[in-house]
Amino acid sequence: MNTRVARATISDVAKAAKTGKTSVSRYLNGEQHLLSDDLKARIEFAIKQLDYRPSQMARGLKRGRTRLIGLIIADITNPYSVDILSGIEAACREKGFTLLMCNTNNELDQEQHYLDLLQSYQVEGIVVNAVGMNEEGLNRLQQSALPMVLIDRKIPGFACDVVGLNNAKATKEATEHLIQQGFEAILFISEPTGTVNTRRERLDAFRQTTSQHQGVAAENAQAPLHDASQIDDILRNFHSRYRGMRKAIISANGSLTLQVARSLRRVGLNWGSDIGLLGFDELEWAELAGVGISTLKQPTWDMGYCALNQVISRIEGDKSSIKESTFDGVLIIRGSTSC
Amino acid sequence: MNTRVARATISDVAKAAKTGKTSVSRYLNGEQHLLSDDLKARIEFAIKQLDYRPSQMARGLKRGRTRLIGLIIADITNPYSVDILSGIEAACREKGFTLLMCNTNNELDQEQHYLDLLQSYQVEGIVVNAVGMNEEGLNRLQQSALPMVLIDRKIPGFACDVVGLNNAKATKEATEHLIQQGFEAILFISEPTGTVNTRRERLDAFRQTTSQHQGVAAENAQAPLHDASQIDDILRNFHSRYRGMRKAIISANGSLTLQVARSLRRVGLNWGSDIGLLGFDELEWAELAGVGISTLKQPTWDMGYCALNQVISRIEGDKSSIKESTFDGVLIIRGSTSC
DNA sequence: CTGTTAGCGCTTTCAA
DNA sequence: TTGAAAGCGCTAACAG
Repeated sequence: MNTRVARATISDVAKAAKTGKTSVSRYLNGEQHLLSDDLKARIEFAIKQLDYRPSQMARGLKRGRTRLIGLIIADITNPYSVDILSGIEAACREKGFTLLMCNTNNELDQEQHYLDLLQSYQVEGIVVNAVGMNEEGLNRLQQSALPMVLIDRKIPGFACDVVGLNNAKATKEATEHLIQQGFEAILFISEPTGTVNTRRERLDAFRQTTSQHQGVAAENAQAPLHDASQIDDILRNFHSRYRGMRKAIISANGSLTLQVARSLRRVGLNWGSDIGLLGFDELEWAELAGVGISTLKQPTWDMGYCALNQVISRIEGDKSSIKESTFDGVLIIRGSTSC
Repeated sequence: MNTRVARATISDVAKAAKTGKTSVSRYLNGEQHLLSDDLKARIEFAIKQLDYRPSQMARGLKRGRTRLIGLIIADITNPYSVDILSGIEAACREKGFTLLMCNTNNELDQEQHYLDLLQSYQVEGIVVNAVGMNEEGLNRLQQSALPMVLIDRKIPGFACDVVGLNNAKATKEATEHLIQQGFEAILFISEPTGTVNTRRERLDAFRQTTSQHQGVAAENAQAPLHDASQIDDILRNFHSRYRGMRKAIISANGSLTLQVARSLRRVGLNWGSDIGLLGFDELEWAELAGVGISTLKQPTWDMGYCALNQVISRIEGDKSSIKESTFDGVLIIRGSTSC
């Protein structure tokens, strides 16, 4: 038994099996039909004996195929992202790829940094679930011609596969549910839309849907996620302005819904009785919060799974034109909108 | 301008800068003081010009230093793990390491698979936040002598750095809080303890603490996380058995607290009024669930951060004896235990 | 200060 | 069927 700490290399195996590296390599790469049974057995034994595992580094260097996929994620703390991640992860496992995970913490320069990093590790493809992307980053990326798919976000002028929610349809469904429940004033609240297409699309659909219904007052407000007092103001204001009417809030994403719920608590409004509340993204605690919070659940896992399979199909040479995969959301009605 | 898709290599840069690879390598590795200003400038220009980024694969192969750290995580869906991850991530970024993230989905064979994988990518260290580990895995790991730290879990007979909560102290604090609040019957509920030392330690501390207080009935129960009906039974049973007394539940971890809260809803008990409830691990929604749920918050971020720094210090040659870092929890009192 | 050379562990012609 | 040898992109002696 070998007591060295260093790992066995292919040469060690070859030596132990009394053969050349080539045969070992063949053995490893499924070209076993080319090997005699005897040789095969020797190699197998040597590998087991030495506890040999080929170096992916060397392999990657040689073949250019690292079997690595880069994932850029805006905020690992966000349950939405985590669900996506979970689907990506499953697909990776299935397909024999490994994830290089990068959390940008919502910072643009981190995003850039990680993009570089991923390239330097020669990832074969990239999945991005991030905030935005500056021009320099885009150029580099486009020029690198690395297979890439964007989740939940399109970037204007950047042709690239995308997977996301059918925002128009989902928003319409959510809004109509509220109208049907008899809410007369609806506030759509989101983080500052900026160039984030998801927020824009949802807002637009909200406006369009409400505009088709007489007598429904539609409002919208934007606030940074962590500006509690601004959110308080918005909600208080909305509530007092429509005194005497049935009011509801739509929150554009899960993290925001949490903040909105906290804010409602602070300003002393109860969802369900004082005001309606519906949030995009399912929350594990939605049913436990008071009378429950209605949500629009995205099939996050499937989206992640789909995204990864999409990159892989590109990696494997799929040259078809840009693909946009959209998924339908599911409205989950709870006490906050069924009063 | 070069239109090839292939990335520039160090040779390309050397050629463009009219020099040898060595100088470029020196430039890249901070030995710039050895280079003349002129040469430095030429190299710098060439690098920019070619948008050159060194291949970590080749580097890793050559130096054996991949700057990669493997992370094995039991369940990426668990908010506790995610917080830890977040701290780990921050430390990585600071120290210039990259994470290879592996989610085992609580499956033991996945754990093994990933352990192999990480080695084959020549990670320089491993952080494990996982369920358990079978013997084969342990042996391989021990023999590979790869720096490793375990989070929130000790493995009997496996000498390795550990970071975790001061379970005894935290449990004592939580239990005494309940006693002080006048609860007369306390149920400690956890997932089946098995060999998981964390669960054991908490349960032991619970028993010890309650045994020191006259007139407090201490119970404990174990249920798999996803066996809803069993949890229902346990709670119903506990509640009816101590009819007329003030009762409280301690849940041994955050995921379980969620299930317990759901169960209480189902069986029609309200935390705060009908029964006390306190859970290990802070929950973002704790304050929103009815009167709020008291929690014992772990400094998860710091724990992750600490763990990573510990591996790095080992990577950098720290040969000191096994280190065990324990952190104190913080009791956050909300309505569920202050009735 | 600078460049040449020999590998790191692997795959892949190319010959036997 | 098998193996020797070249070389992926990089670093690290070793010479100038």
